[in-house]
Amino acid sequence: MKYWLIKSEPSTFSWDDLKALPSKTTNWEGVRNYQARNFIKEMKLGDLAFFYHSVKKPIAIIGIVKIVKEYYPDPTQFDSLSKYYDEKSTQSNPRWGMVDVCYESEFSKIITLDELKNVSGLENMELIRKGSRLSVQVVSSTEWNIICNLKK
DNA sequence: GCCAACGTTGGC
DNA sequence: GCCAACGTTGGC
Repeated sequence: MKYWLIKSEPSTFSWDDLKALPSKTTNWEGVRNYQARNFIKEMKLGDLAFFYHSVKKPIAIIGIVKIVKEYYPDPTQFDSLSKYYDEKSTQSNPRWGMVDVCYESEFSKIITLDELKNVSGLENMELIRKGSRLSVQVVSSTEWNIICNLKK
């Protein structure tokens, strides 16, 4: 089992948006970066991911989601009206895919990026790295445990 | 709003 | 295959 971190701009899709869904489950559409796509391809049922709010303050990890459906084609790539449309993608050979994620738990207090930068043991975390932009990242089990133990 | 740090595109 | 120009991400 692996651990991940997935970013979302709250203006696009927020933690509250997820919790407001009856199923508390959403498909993680719109990934259009090959490295990020390759990571979601690797995600397995039951894997856990930190849900991270980017851009809008407070920039922070909010909670945890679980992968409840593995990689399958993202229909928005075929929708010419979608901002995620990719004219070079074909039904027989789709470029982009997504997974479904479900609300798992929420931290009693959010964990801000500023805070994470000061935690020993997280110095090499991808999220902390200068210039890091990947919207889907791998989190080591060590990093995962450190972060989960911050707020208890 | 700025800009560093990418990723992508397209001419050659 | 190189790389300049351009576009995007996302923290500050």
